[in-house]
Amino acid sequence: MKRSIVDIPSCSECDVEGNGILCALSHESKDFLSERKGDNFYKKGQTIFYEGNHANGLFCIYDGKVKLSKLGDDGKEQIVRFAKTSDILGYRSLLSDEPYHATATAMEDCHVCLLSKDKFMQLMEKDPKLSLSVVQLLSKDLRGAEQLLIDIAQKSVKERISEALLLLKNTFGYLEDGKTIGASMTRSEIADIAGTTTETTIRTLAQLSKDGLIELKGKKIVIKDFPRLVSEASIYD
Amino acid sequence: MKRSIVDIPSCSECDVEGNGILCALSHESKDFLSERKGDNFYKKGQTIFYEGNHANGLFCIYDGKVKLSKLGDDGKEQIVRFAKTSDILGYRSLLSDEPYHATATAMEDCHVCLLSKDKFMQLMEKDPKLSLSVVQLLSKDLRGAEQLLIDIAQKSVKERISEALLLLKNTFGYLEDGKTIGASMTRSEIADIAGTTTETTIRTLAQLSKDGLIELKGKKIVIKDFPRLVSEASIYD
DNA sequence: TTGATAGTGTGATGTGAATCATAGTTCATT
DNA sequence: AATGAACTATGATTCACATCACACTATCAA
Repeated sequence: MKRSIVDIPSCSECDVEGNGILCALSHESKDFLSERKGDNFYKKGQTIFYEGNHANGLFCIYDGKVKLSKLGDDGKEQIVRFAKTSDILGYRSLLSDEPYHATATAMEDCHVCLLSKDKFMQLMEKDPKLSLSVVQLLSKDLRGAEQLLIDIAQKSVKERISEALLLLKNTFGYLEDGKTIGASMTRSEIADIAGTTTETTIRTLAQLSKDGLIELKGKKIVIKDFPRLVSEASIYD
Repeated sequence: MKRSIVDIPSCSECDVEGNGILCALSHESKDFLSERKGDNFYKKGQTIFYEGNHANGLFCIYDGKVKLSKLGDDGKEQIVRFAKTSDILGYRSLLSDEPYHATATAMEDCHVCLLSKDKFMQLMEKDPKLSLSVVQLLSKDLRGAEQLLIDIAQKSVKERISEALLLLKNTFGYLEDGKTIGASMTRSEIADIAGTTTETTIRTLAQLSKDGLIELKGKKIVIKDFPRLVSEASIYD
């Protein structure tokens, strides 16, 4: 396993493009937070933390894509959220002093900073800007979870898979060509977003491809007809 | 429509049994918050606020039970959460300055206090105890939503309905007899929790009743065999 | 008290998607 | 370049649950 060499700066010098909640902090707050900051490299597929384990730090993604998933009682995986550059992970568990709610897995090679729990908690008290951001972030995540809940409860597999593709596009954007979804996922992972099986996902993607809404280039998925994909997903808001 | 007469005190004198996040505030904070407090009466079935509408105050339930639901694209209702005495409603929308995420409906006659948005927001900045409580509340709600998501995505209807009954019991407790679920819901509402249809809910409840796990007395549901109901719901945590 | 409305209950029928089975293909690692 | 593992693909079969259709019952307002 080759570790790619990247120089990760302190938060106050962090130059990533992204609008995570730490980015908007004052210079002083960033300096305070990044004292004794650690950083880790995770290879694609590696687990950053496991659902149920004790939380002891705050993760901030410097580079890479991460999926957050939970295991159902029968062991089937359900993806609940994604995270990318400048997003933070594990803050919920820190704040409520609970074990991690989900498992975080690197979808591609990742560099992740590890920030001190104590510093973060102190900053939460000192910097009202941060605590408000955290509240709004939680609120946004909750909204997303509730939306996903309704979708899975009420929509057909075809609608859910269309929506999963749109979710991927919204989260990770397009590649340089402006039409290929900027994240590669296996059919099985897409199934774990949409709450269906791998076989059904394969068939449904093939159908969407035959209908000309998307194009499948191996793991790369090209959105050929965005408006029709949106209407296929029955998104009206 | 007869309005039941209840004398609702200011927050600092509020004597409801319950452990909502406002209950733990200091006397001063409560006094501050309840200045120019309003209160409303909602008859069973009435809507307290609608999903999508602008938020302009914080609701705190003095008395009664409330369901929070969202509408799917096809108009089908999905219940996402419940609230009862001392719980607060609408805080998310205040904090992120967004429209209400869900519709709140009185499940029985309710008295609800209406607190000032400005006071609440000011208190959020002044009282770290409150902001931490809010964060933890959001975190708990998010956890609940994610759990419900997995359940609906992966469990059978029978498991989901069993779990819906347990959710009702956990939220509202038992009546005086110690075994009847302390909230009355129509079969259709139970279906809206479990993400299924009314007919299937009726059949499944009849099945659970025949198996001796529950007893149906009209809208009242008696839990006769709690352990087996838990195992039917496949809850292992 | 009555009529209307909302809720409960049951059978018959259809179907979307899971499951099972099997094979080809791509990918990573030595 | 080779070998095993992970992923993609496709057909056949099954089944849980939705849908439709109808009847009965409780509730509530006039």
